[in-house]
Amino acid sequence: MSRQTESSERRDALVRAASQVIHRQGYARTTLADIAQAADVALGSVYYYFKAKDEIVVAITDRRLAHLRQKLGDVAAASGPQAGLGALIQLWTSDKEVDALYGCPIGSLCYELARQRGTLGEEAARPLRFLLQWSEEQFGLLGPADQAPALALQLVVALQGASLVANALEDSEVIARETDRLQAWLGSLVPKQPRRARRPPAQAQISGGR
Amino acid sequence: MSRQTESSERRDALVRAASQVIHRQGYARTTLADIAQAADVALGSVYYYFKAKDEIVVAITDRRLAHLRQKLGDVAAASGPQAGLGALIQLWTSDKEVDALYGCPIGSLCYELARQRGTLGEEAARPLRFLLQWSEEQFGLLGPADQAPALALQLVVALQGASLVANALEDSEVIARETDRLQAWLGSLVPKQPRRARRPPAQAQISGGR
DNA sequence: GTCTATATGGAGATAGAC
DNA sequence: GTCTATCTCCATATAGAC
Repeated sequence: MSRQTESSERRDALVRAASQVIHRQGYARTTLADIAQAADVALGSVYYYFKAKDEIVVAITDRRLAHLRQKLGDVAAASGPQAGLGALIQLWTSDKEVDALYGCPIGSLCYELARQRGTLGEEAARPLRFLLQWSEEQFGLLGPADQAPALALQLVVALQGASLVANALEDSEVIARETDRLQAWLGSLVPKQPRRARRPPAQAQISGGR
Repeated sequence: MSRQTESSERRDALVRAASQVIHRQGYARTTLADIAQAADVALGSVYYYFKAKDEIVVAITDRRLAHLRQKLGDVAAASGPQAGLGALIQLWTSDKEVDALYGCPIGSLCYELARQRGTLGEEAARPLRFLLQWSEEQFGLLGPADQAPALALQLVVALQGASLVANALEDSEVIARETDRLQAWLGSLVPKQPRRARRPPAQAQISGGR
């Protein structure tokens, strides 16, 4: 369970709306009125669920973290680390059009809030930290443990960089090319205990929506 | 020459100040009063040089473009494409501490302004487009022309991703590790006409300050 | 050209009825 | 719990003296 202390239909609607609107417009340019309107709620009602604007960020990161944990955890548990990492890359492939328009929802929020004073930056970075840590675990299961941190970093850096460049160039092909390359790279890594069959495990198809 | 139509001491001071303050705080959170103060100029005077806030972004990107063209052009002209690309990577190594604190000045501005309506996003993306285009030219001089776009994309994506992740984690080691890897990768690329000497050309040392 | 003073609008946050 | 109305502050931009 997350740090979310209260839960309700209305609150969930607000968090969903906030997540989407902030992804599209950025945190600074998004007003509470924007969020309230997107969630079909009066402006004043927002303050019943959130003490202040920055508290909504916590709810958004909680939500995103939970989604990532679930989706990636499911694939990895069912099909192993290589398939899990492939599913992570596939997330970017699936979302390439949206990310080319608005950037990676996780990375763009990190970049915008990191320079803010206070703890908002730390908060926004939590999903990114999770991706790094989780990837490191998977690479550790896949090959030599001492190489896992470097491989995980390489992967997450490439995914984040691809989203940023694709967004700047308004070209989803940037993400397509990078994720193709990363899948090939992942497939080329030697598993811990090589089996006879050389073909990599079937790629789990998981839909987007981080 | 850039698109800069007017030039003066005062104007330059304002652009320098704006470039630094916006890098540290982000565009949205930076007020014209912040910029005026950093440049030791009265708030009202800013409007003598710039019609509106977003016009300052054009001046900043002009400035950054000119710097990149000059620095990278010099190295490439003197020592060739491989040294030039090495110098590009070295830029990130040199600025790793600042970038870990505030992100890449180019990439973070792209990410913040891409989602703005209007042409500000396009404007902010110009330095990034230049880096991609210039890298592609260098890779084209270095090896098979058909591989140049992919290699250039890989390089710029990694540099941008490294800055974003380093900033989110507040850890300049992320950039150090990625630039080390990229230098090794660059050195491993086979030159167009292989010489006897296997050692890569000496890395040109160029200081930071994009 | 440079300044101070100020108009204007917008956004976060609150008050209080229902 | 949800709403409307409003307070308050602050940032962009302008006016106009020097």
